[in-house]
Parts: sequence; structure tokens; C-alpha cells
Amino acid sequence: MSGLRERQKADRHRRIIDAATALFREAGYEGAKIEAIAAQAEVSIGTIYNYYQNKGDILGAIVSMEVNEVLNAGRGVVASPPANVGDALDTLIGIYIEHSLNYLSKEMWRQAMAISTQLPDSPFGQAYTALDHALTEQIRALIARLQEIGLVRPDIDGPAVGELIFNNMNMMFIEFVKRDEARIPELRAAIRRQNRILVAAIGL
Amino acid sequence: MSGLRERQKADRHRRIIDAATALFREAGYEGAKIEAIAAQAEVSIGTIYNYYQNKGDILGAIVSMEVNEVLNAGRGVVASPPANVGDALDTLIGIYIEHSLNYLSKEMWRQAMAISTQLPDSPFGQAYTALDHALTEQIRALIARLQEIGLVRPDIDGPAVGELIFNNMNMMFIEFVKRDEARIPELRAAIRRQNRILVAAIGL
DNA sequence: GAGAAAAGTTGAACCAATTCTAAAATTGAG
DNA sequence: CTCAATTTTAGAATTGGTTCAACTTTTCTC
Repeated sequence: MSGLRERQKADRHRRIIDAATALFREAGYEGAKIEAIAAQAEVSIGTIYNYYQNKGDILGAIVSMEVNEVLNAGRGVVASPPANVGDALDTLIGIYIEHSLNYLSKEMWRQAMAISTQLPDSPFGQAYTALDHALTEQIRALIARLQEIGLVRPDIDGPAVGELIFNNMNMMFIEFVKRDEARIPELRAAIRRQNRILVAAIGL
Repeated sequence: MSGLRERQKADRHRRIIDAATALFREAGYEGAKIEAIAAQAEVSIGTIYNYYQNKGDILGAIVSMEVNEVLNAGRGVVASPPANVGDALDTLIGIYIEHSLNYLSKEMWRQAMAISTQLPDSPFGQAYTALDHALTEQIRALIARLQEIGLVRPDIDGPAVGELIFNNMNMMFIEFVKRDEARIPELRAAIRRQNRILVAAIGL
């Protein structure tokens, strides 16, 4: 079992991701040539394509790590949310947004989003959609939690509200990464303003 | 002035768009090779690049025509909307969605969306963003109209509501074009369900 | 209407992602 | 330990979008 081959495989995976992360950040996605990634990772071009179906999948692996971290951070908020609906939403969304540029540049996000719509059935496309769903579910979980606590009306259509909030936030985030000069505080303020309407509708 | 050169130019534009529309539809965006578009339009490859910066811009021109038609159709609804908030929104959104696949296939939409996030500063990227804004404005105009008529509370933050509704619809539409098996009636029903919450919050 | 300038056209060459196939390395059975 | 089967690697060949320098066509001027 295991042994040399397994270790080499894991090692090459890591080297490719490390090389790609570095090159994507310094040269941009388009600027990072597969040849350069291969050279820096000390593998051949063919090997990269043996590990990932295409260039997009390499980016996908990086995005996936990032979003999973964000999901983890979000769990804390769902478990013990701030004591009013507006703050609870703002805190969770704040975590998503503030963490979003830790590892990925806006350009990397743009590429990732583009690939996920372009090739929805590729491994990356499916993974990205799954991550979006996980985020939607987390927001829904928060709403459900707030209903339990008695901060949100129990007769509210929780799943629909959760999806509405996620969709709006996601679209705002897409516009945010499309404009290099856009800033996080303004993004958060705009989303708060939009959510205020919903908060008024669902809060007790 | 004008004369031959102008006419030839307009003619070539039209031939390129016609050829591209046909080929995109039958072979898909990726499948429609520039060489084939050039051949069908009876121009050279170089000429295509003289008229459009890149392959995406050709698709962009087609998308632009489609969305402008939709915007036009929407004007009627804004001018004289149905007599309750839920129906008014549903009617306008219905027009957007029902017209959306007239000229563009889901695959063409996916590509168009992907390019617009990938290259937000290209001519197409900017045009696409402008179209999104125009749609948002139209929804906002409808809300404003409903406020005038007295169907929507006057103290509501109209612009924020309009953007919220557009963002949610747009995100739902993105997910819709990503899944080939997704159907329009289900899409509309899901959006209605989401909007119901907002309608409750803003209606009088 | 002849000739020069401007504008537009052409397609071969270029570049980078992806595919393909022969060669090399690892494993496991005997 | 040896060797056939299997997995993995290397890098040359392919592919298709894009660029560019030479060539045509149109327009303008006298």
C-alpha cells in the first residue's frame, strides 16, 4: 500500500498548488503560464495535466481551500449569533467578505467565477457550485437559529430568505471584484442597507 | 462623405454578426471557430479582428441586441403596471426571463457572463455591466411607479429594494443557465417565492 | 482622371493551453 | 530478487485565438 508513490503524489500536488498560488498572485491568472508553473513546481507540463484537468482546476483547488476556511469561520457566528437580526447577518457576511481577499486577489476571483459559469460541469464548476450552496445553507442555518432564539418571526419562509440574502450578497461581491477600485467598507455598507429592508420584514 | 466604404463596413458588420449568431447556435461558442465565422461571413480572419477586439466582443454585440429588446419590452410594464405589487414584479421579471432564450442559448449566456466577469474592462465587459445597470434601473423605476400609485409604502428605500430584487433575480438566472435541465416555470416560481417576502415588507 | 494619402483587408506566423505517445519509475507476485 | 503490469512522466505535436507587415481598395486633391 501507500509508500513512495503516495508520498510523491501528495508532494507533487502540494508543489503544483504552491507554485500556482505564487505565480497567480504575482503574474495574474493569465500571466501565469503553465510552463512556468511546471518549472517552479519542478514537474513537467504533462504531470500538471495528470493532476488537474486544466488550468482552471488548479485555481479551483485554491478557491476551495479559501472558501472552506470562510465556512469554518462562519460556523462560530451561527452557533452563537449577535443578539439582533441586523447585526447577526452583518457579522456573518462580514466574515465572508473580510476573509475573501486573504489568499485570492480580485483577479483570481474573477477568473474563478468566470470558469465556474463557463464550465459548470467541470470538476471545478461543480465544486464551486457546491461551495455556493454551502454558503447559502449557512445563511439559512443562521436564519433558523434566529427563529429558534425568537429574533425572527417563526412563520417566515426561512429557506427563501436565506437564498435571497445569499444571492444578493454574492451578486454584490461579483460586482465588487469586477471593479479594482471598489473597497470593502462600501461593499458592506451597501449590503447592510439592502438587508435592512429584509430585517424589517422578518424581525420580531 | 459616406459612400461605398461606409456601406461596405456596415455590410461586413452585419455579415459577421449573422455568421457568428448562426455558428454559435449550431456549434456552441467554443465550437464556432473564428476561421469558420470568417469563411461564412466571407471576410478574412484579420477583418474580424478589425471589427471586434476579440471573439468575446462578437458575442457581446449579440447579447446587447437581446437585452435591449428586453429593456424595451419592460418599459410597457413600468408605464402601466398590474394593480398589485407581487403581480407587477412577476410581470416585469417574467418578460426578462421569457425573452431571455429567444436569440441566445444557455451556453451563449454562460459564455457571455463568464467573459463579462473575466474582462470587466473590455468593451464587452463594460457594455454588459451597463446593461445590468439598465435592468436594475428599470426595476427601480417600477418600484418608484408603484410608490406613486400608492401600492408601495412611500418611506421604503426604493433604490435598495430595486437592486436587491435585481441581484436576486440575476443570480437565480445565472444558476438557471448553468443547469441545462433547469426550466423556466420553476425558475419563475422560485423567484416569486423569494419576492413574496419583500412584497410583504414593502406593500401597503 | 492621375497620383498620393488614408483606410481597410489579408493570411501566414505566433503563442500558450491542451493532447498524445513513447519512455521511465514503482509496485507486487512468484 | 526479478520482471511483467501498472502508473506516471516528459516534452514534442496539435490546436485555435490573436497579431502584424505587406498588399488593396477607396477617397481626396489638383
